[in-house]
Amino acid sequence: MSGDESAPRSDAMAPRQSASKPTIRNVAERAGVSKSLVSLVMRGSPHVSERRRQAVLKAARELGYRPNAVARSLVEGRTRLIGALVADLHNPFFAEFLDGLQESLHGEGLRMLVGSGRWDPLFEAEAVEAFLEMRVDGLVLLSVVPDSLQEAASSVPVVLVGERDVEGVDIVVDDDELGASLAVDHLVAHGHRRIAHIEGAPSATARYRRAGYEAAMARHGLSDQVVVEPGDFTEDGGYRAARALLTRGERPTAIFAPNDLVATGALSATDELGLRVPQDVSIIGYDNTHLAAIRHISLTSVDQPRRDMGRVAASLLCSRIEDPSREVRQELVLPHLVVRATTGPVGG
Amino acid sequence: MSGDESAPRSDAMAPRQSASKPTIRNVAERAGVSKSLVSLVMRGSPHVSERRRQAVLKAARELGYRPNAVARSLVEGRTRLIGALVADLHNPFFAEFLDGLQESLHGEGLRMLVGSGRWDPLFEAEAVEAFLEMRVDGLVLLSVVPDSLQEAASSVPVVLVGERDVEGVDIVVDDDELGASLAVDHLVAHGHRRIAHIEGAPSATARYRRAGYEAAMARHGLSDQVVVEPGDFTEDGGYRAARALLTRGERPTAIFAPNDLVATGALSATDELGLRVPQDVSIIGYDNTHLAAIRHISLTSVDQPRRDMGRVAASLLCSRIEDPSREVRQELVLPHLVVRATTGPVGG
DNA sequence: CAAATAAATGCGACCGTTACCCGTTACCCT
DNA sequence: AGGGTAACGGGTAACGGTCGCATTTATTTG
Repeated sequence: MSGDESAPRSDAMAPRQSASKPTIRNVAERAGVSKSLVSLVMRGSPHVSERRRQAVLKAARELGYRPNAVARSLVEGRTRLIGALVADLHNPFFAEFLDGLQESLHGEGLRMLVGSGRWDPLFEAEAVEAFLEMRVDGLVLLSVVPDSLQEAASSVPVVLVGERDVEGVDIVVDDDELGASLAVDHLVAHGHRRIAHIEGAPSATARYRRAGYEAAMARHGLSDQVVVEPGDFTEDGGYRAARALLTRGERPTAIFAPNDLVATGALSATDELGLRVPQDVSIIGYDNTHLAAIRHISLTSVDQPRRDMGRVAASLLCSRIEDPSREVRQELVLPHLVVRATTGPVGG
Repeated sequence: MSGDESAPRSDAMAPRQSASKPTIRNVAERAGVSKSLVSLVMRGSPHVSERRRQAVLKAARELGYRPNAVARSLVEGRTRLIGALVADLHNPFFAEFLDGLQESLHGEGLRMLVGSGRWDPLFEAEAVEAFLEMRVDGLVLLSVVPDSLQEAASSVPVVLVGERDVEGVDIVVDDDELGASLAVDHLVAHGHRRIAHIEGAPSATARYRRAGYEAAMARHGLSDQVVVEPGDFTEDGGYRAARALLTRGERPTAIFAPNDLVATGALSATDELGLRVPQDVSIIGYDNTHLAAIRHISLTSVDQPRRDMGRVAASLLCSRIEDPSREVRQELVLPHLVVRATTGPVGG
């Protein structure tokens, strides 16, 4: 008990800074320097003497100072934030893509904000608007083409993922035609001829996968065997479509599904009909999500290099940020086939 | 070069506003009003005449004006942003929780930023730090307890999800003991006695689920039948643990897994050992993720009300934001059982 | 040792908003 | 006619930083 506590000297008079967060000014005051110097130290400038740097760092530590990114963004005119909008967070494909994106952005000193459009165009437009108001430095749109796209693209760099045939923005897509072709080639190599395709919900992706399927069939002289069953991207859709395909005359010996979820639906249909996989019917999915990897499913699937796609999207974005006027690019990434237990020689 | 003044002065001197984004001043100028009025209109103040409001809105539209959230946040001292940090985006449980959270936050005029900790404590701490620098108004930590938690909690409201026994922060958890009990009761009702449990990776969640399992077994007078196999939360872990359980003497007739992924791993093990589900062995998961709902898996599982949890987290956060000093709360949400095809009477 | 040069630091104008205050106008109501 | 009120203009002070430039201090040079 020294007399310390009885002497509320300058402390009591000082502006309360314990309640609200300490600012650069508080740090400067405490370290006995100007706020400019604190700013320099915080940004790691080399033009600061070691003595002052330590003093500033010490003061900052003691005060629990944290630079205010809001204020910094305002004066710098940029936020170092990238908005990523996905149709929904549940799709494992999106999650892995976001991982790749985040990783690459991190290397560039950028941070990623994730928004979910929840398959609702209104919600998507609103999310884009919010990102724009936040003054993100760039936007990555995944399986989402909000009506406000053009407007957004005019005020900030935008990269579109998984869509095509959209003008004026950078795009990164999987080569769906090639992917479909890989699937068909694999099945043909196993002696399959009656290979049916379930088509995904109307979208560029579904269109290109179907086109790739048809082209590959034609290349193998199997154009007359082409069967396309309409469907969507859900498990239930896959179940229904597969049921329809397998209960008609001339049952196909193989089914190429537009994604893994649909393929698992098809798997359920074969279960129910008492058909063995792959002996009676081979099934092949697309995306190679974690679903496909589950042993109990063990689905042969076309893998999209999601992480690569994330990386490519990041690099497109960065290059456009530094040169907003460069011509638009469309980057195609290459899929490959992952063979598991749902495909095999025809007849087992 | 004295001819300078002959240059097209007014143009060259005028501030460029076509290049950079229009500000509130430009709008005011164009609408022929003061910037204060524009500010009022933008914030939807009722003290503005309809005529002026329309004029301002029109000018804003023509200019493509978008309020600058950065500047607004700076002066208001808050961002209306909530940071949500999840261990990884792949876990479907997290995705659904985030949906519920986003929905509720949206109703409060708050926006959600998602960050991924990627199971790396360093990355998690960094993400928290970034959120704090961004001056988020609140933080939701999901299956993540960064070392920096205490520091974070002292500078911003924090809600913890899926963890317990952490002091000084609001918490929302599923009643894991009850969930485990539901699973055991269901199995006992089907005549099972030798019910084994695979334990998840060390965590509060795994601990409570195990405790619930043991308590329920005791309640049914089956304490001597308790078998706990160590494991983790992965599919592979489930596969290995189930294999071990099913190849020992005194094979259990039912397995209670700590989550759905582990349950699917167990399913693979039964496949491989030629055991039928549920005739030879019943399997029950936890979380009721979309995995469980897939027909081909059709897993009986304990459902956590994820959306409710998101909602509760949002409400905890909001109430703490408006009263930072209120006492901490721990909200328990109630799980329920979803019966599917992997459980049935013992012996078929 | 003074002068020149370089390095370290302080000063103050911004960035785009909000939130005041005060003065002015126009209109409405007894 | 007078007084109250709602709508608006214009000004100014924040908010917490960054950055160019002026100023001080340290170091080298002739």
